[in-house]
Amino acid sequence: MARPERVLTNLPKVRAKREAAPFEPVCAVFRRHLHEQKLKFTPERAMILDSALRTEGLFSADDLAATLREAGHRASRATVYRTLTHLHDAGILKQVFFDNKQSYFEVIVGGTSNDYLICAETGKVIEFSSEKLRALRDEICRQHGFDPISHQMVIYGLSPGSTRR
Amino acid sequence: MARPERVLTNLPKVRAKREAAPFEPVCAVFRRHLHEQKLKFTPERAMILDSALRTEGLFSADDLAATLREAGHRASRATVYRTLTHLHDAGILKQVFFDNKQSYFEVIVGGTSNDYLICAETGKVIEFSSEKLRALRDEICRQHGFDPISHQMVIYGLSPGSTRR
DNA sequence: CTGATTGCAAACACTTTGCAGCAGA
DNA sequence: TCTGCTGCAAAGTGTTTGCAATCAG
Repeated sequence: MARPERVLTNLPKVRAKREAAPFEPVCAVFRRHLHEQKLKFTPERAMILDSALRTEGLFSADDLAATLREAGHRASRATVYRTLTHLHDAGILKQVFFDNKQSYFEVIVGGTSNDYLICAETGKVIEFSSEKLRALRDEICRQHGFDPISHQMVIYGLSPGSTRR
Repeated sequence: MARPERVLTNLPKVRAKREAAPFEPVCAVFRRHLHEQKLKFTPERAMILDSALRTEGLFSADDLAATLREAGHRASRATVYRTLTHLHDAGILKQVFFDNKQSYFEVIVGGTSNDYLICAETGKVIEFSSEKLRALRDEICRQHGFDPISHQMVIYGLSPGSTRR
């Protein structure tokens, strides 16, 4: 049996390609959410949203903080964490749990997000999006009287190139 | 959008019913694994395996340590963690990540394990097992040339009884 | 015998939180 | 002006690790 949590240390470095989400419309959603919650729209929050939208695939809070720092902006780790929570509440980000080290985030585009295949040997992550999976998810929810909000599916396995096969 | 990680604090207290797995055959599997890895079978490891097999549904490392303590046995947290890792390696346990607080474990019975529905409001966890989901997982793996080992599917949603619906 | 195991406590890493000064609306 | 926000540093928490004594094979 593989130990996924062991090889996932390099996870944040491996990202699938994705079209960058446009800033303006998403920002409008964010501002509306903030307004409804009596929260404020600040430069830091704008920067963090912008950085998240520019990121392809998964990223951790620290990844985002580092990216901002490299771009010459400043935003404390605390602010990053607080803002990511608000972006999640606003339905702009999905939070994913792969290991017990940290959590990852992903921008939700067009109401849908990805699922993942992780190579137990190399830690390589492949994103995939399956309409069938979403349909099955809804069917399962219906059977249990659940009203689905989101889901996370992670498949651990050996990739074509791994030597253990 | 719900914040699943916030309401999952009561997760380990909510468990689905499951038949207790028999100790002997699983223990044999464990001993074989240990032998292959030049590791030793100790009383602590036997106790931990026994406790895991008696647990219905999900449990955390701390749950298990507490159960052992209540039963008058002693096993340090370190030993529990180290043993759970070996049980995972042996394919006896599946590790599940729901939140960024801690990880959970579940005994794999007959080669299959459960997936979860979590109520975003109450944190209530419902286990389910879907043959269709396993078939779809295998199909997705085939498409990507992957050789599946295990997976974890967690659906967040609102349960029939929740007030937010 | 010899190398793996155990318990303890310290170390770790990610995340959260308290607080004083700052700043959107 | 009135709240909420920010950065900092401290606190929190689940998990891992170093080490000396102990034990399984």
